[in-house]
Amino acid sequence: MTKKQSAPAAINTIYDHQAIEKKWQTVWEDQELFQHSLKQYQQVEAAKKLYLLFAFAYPSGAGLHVGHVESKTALDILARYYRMQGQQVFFPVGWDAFGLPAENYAIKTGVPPAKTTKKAIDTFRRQIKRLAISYDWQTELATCHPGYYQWTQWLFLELYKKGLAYQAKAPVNWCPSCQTVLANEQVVEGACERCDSEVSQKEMKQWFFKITDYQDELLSGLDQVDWPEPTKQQQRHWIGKKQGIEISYSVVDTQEEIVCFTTRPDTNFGATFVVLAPEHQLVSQIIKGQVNLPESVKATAVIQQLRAYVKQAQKKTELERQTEGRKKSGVFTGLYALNPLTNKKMPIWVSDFVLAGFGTGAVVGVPGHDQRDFEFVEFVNRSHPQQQIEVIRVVVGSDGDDSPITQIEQVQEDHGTMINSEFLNGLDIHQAIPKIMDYMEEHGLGKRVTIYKLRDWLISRQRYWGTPIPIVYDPDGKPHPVKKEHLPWLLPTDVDFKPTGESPLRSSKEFIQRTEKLYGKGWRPEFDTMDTFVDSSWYYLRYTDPRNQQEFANPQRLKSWLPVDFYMIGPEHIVLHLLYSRFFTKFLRDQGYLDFDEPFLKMRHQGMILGPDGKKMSKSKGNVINPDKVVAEFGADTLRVYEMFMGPLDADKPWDASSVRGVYRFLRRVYELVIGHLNRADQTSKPLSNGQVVQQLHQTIKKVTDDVPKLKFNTAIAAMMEFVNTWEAQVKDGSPALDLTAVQNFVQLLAPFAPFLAEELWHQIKAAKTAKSVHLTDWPSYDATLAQQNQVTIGVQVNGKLRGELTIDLEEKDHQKQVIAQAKDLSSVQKWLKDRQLVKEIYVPGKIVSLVVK
RNA sequence: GCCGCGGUGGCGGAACUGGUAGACGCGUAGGUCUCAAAAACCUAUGAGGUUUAUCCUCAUGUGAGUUCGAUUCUCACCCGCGGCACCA
Repeated sequence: MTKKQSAPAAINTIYDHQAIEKKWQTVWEDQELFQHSLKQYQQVEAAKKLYLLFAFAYPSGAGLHVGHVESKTALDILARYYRMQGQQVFFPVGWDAFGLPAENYAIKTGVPPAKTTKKAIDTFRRQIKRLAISYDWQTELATCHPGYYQWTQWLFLELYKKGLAYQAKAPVNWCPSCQTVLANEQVVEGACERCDSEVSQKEMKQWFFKITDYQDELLSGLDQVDWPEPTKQQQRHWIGKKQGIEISYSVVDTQEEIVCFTTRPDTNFGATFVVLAPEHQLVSQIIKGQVNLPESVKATAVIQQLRAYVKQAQKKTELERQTEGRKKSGVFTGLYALNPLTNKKMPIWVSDFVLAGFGTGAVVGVPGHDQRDFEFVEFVNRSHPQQQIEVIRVVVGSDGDDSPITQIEQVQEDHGTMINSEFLNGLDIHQAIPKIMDYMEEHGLGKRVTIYKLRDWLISRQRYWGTPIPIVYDPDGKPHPVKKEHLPWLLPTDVDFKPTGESPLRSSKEFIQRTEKLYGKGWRPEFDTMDTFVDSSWYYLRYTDPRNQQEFANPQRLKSWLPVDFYMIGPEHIVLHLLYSRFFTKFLRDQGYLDFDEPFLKMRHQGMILGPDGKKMSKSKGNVINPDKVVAEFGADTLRVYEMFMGPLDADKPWDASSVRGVYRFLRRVYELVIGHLNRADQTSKPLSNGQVVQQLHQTIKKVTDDVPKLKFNTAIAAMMEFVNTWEAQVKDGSPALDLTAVQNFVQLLAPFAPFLAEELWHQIKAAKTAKSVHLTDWPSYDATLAQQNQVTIGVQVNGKLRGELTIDLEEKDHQKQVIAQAKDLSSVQKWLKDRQLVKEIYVPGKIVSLVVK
């Protein structure tokens, strides 16, 4: 390009993204462009407030990942778009800063987690600012800061006061490598989620949160929120509400009774045995000799066998259970339960396929209609021929097979008609279920119950880098809450990180001295810390008032901003984080601190960005894309627009380096077009012409305006590209250019996506030092009539196949007869109509003409 | 096994409520510029056919169905991904 002599100031005709982005990052930071939401809380109008939340990141030493860039950019586009639409946007930022990686690093190197975490946060902060994510940095918080975890501890104590934080001895998943207890959800295929070591079982006294108090509301509340349906399904499944019946069976020749839970009492005429979990109370009572066994039972032998089996079952690791799969084992107790329906004696076995934690830990066996029961009977009949268990068919399925059940393929569980079941015969199983339940309740044999799969939340962790549990024990070992004036109950720093199998906090002299000084001699602190999910399940409340030292957040501020209007979160947090956050919200509401039921009104997930090879990015595969490098080469705007252009936000998409260049080309063309426009002499204030570009501009404004709220950023960008193509072609053609307003509108459209470039162009256009930021301007509106095409091209089909097309003026759109006549006149259509009989004519206005011939 | 999501050119992906499949971008080929390369720009680009055209045939995982018309709706199946998993 040649330099224009007439240009008043030197306008750089080359898109220098480095200079532009550096300049505006500094200017914005100096102006504190988006740093006012905390002060504004009193002016927030309910109808206009918009709380946009990004699931805060764990600041890992590796720095920002391109996946972070995707979701942060998406949310930032929403923030900028809605601000330009006049909404009051709350867009906070913080760090999920407690956690294992920093601690593991400390074990390896001795560098304290506080130090590495601070460094990692600094890196993240620098990278995020470089990407122009328009967070309100005054909200910034970190869960490892005493000013934050003081209130995590406060929350614990509130739960403790209400009896919702309690201690219990429980078998827990123990990772021998991390030397800590793991929550069920941190055990993946029998191995530790973090280090992959085999997980074993261990009995320990632990702290729990009683989330089960809210199970019904956690379920029903899902109907109020706008979340992806699959996510809701997963939560429902996790809570696992089931209707069934608890049936009591008396144990023959003893005083004992066994209660079994079942959802399928309809098959009870086919029940032929009972199985207890190894942890069942009756089993331990027998072992301890607390049960008067009938004389027929060889007590010593049975007790010995049971003891051995129970011991072996307890020792089994999750992994062993997995690899054994469905292979059955078990021990006969010598006892029998009476089936009240058939008066048959059912042998009572102990087997580890029955889970102690579900239902009553005892199951009534119907081998004909439950695969597990059938497998168990196969095991018994094979290994204990003298203890044969009968298989009775009580349901006939749709295949009509009513022969004796001898193969597992014949065992069917969920449909059919009752047989061999007296008063249930002939009924469909779905009718039989309520009928037998009524019968059992009337005869005192059982009681309808609802059970849940959801367990209370085990929050104790034998780790260092977490929030200390604010509990102290008196010399008798009785727990007491840490007094309010002693919060924050500081995490000690004089600890040995090396794992010993005990909580690292035990090694802190200061911690013990502090406790004794404040509470008395012989007093000890709780040495465990909290699961980091506790920290991360209430942070969205603290954001509104992150420096408050008197309360976890000011009620007025909470009222102004909450609940969260839009939550962007990775699919990996679907179950736990969301469930826990909802639990805290409901608890705090019940304590009068909050006035809403659900914390996250609308939620969406971002997909994963894969390596160029289509596989998940990982260091070992060497397919990791570093966002810093992309920014250095092409600029943050290109990185942002590229990631938004890759495809639908919630899909997994592979990285493509050449497509990045394609986006860069697009932004450069925009820059050159706008600058070229300004450099041309005739640019001033021509009236808006009715040319094709102007029409397309209005269509583009409409498209972008519609697509952004739907998160369809890829198609919004495609529309802007199309507009630029047309505009450029017109300029090359020498056709009349756009007027300045149109150019401005386009720059505004681009602003949420490429904030640096848009700002630069905006100021070039305005050419005044005092011009305000493009990001503070009003979103452009479009003229609906102008956006409309004045002509439409419609297809003409003969027998369903496209044979021609027809362009008509929009006003003629509804003149059915004329349009069909014109369609028939087309020569390309004529030859298909010739010598054939026209049987049907269809016209869908503005869409298609369809002719049917014979 | 159960629950959920998905399958469209060489690639990422478009397609409103059933109405012209392949927008936009990448890649590729040819060209322009250049001593040359890169970059940039221009043209073409689903596959196949022939009479090279305002042409025809095929084509949205497979097979059927509904319809004037199906990527879109229904049924059956195949494949891939994610989650749960001996939950009674």
